[in-house]
Amino acid sequence: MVTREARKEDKRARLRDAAWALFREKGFEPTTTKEIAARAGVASGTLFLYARDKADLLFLVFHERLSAAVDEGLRTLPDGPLLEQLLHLFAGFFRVYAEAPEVARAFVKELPGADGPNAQLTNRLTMSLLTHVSGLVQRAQARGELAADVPPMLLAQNAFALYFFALTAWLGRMTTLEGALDPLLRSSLALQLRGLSGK
Amino acid sequence: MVTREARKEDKRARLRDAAWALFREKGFEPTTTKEIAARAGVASGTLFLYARDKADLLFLVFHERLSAAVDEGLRTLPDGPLLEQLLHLFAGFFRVYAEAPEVARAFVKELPGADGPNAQLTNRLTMSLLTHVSGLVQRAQARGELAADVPPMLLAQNAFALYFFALTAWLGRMTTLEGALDPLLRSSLALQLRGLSGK
DNA sequence: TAGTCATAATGACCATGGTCATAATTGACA
DNA sequence: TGTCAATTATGACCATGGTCATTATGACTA
Repeated sequence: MVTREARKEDKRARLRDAAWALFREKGFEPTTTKEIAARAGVASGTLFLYARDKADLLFLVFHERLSAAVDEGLRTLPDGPLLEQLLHLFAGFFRVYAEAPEVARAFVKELPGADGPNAQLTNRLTMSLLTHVSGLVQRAQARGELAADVPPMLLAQNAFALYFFALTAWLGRMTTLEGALDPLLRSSLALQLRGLSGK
Repeated sequence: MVTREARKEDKRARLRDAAWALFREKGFEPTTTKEIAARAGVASGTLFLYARDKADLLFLVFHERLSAAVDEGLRTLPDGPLLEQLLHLFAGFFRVYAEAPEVARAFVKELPGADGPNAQLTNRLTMSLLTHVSGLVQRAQARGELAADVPPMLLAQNAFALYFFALTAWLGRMTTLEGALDPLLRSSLALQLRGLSGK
């Protein structure tokens, strides 16, 4: 038996896939909501039962991809200094965005003040990422790499802020993808970590 | 004699003032471009000769107010530690946004990848702010407050990134105005500056 | 002053995002 | 199986942002 919930979930998935395919093919702006609805096999109005507005589709799409990147990043986390672990994680996110920078730009634009239903998912994801990073900080403290009196969550926030700034600089075409990761983000994080060494 | 340039400048100013007044009264979204044009005394299409799109009006409006905040902040800069000087500057920006948080949210949303004609102005303003902050860093180094081998521009960027994150947290309703400035931004900047002390 | 041309202004027009009254579907319960 | 309230879907419709062919303006020259 196919439950209501399952049907809804199926439609949500179809809309997500249709949106992602079209955004990739034609970009965010040029894609119309009616095209997406048609491709997903639903009526034009139905789309708005699954996303509050067009922008909310971006959260639907990126939530899935970014969750995967978090999982993958944590799974393949290297041993070694905190700086390298952070870069490893963030590099994974950059790869997600690099699949479609145009669409990523639209997504990042919507991040400040995001409050649609799907945006909530992304916010929760960010929170959980911060918690994980905070955990990495604590591990670095445990192995004596980092001063024990650094508030882990605060450092996690700062690291995230620097990551977000580098991301914005890249998407704003102020640097290349590689440049954003390597000179920019690496040196930013290094400067933040400088002087926080253990003992 | 009234030159063409003067007429254009006058229209630009009228559009800017009309936009600001209406955005304050009704918010960004609910204000229509035709209302703004009418209030400025121009035809609906004329507006788009002065702003590439509705969002570009935000840059027209905020460029003026943020420039003033930069000037004022630098003019009244306190003596004392770098941390206090940075907070003084950033507090000025928060005050600008606090005049109309709803509109500020729309503005900040448009910042990533801003490329309209008026957006250029704002980008230049950010660059000049970074240069000024970099100057403050150098002065702190000169007075021995900060290690001499810290790259000034890099620290300026990091400080700005932390400011931007705090701003986003406030506009995203994750903290109050005071909370964004005092526990959040202050402790972020303090953590960044920790361990960079001179000598 | 009349003539000419680049620049600026206009507003009818169009495509699209989003709404909402109506219709269809579902499944709990008898 | 039949009933019916609740949930879900539909697409005609509307308001708005943005375009563009047309018109107006004004700075020149002769």
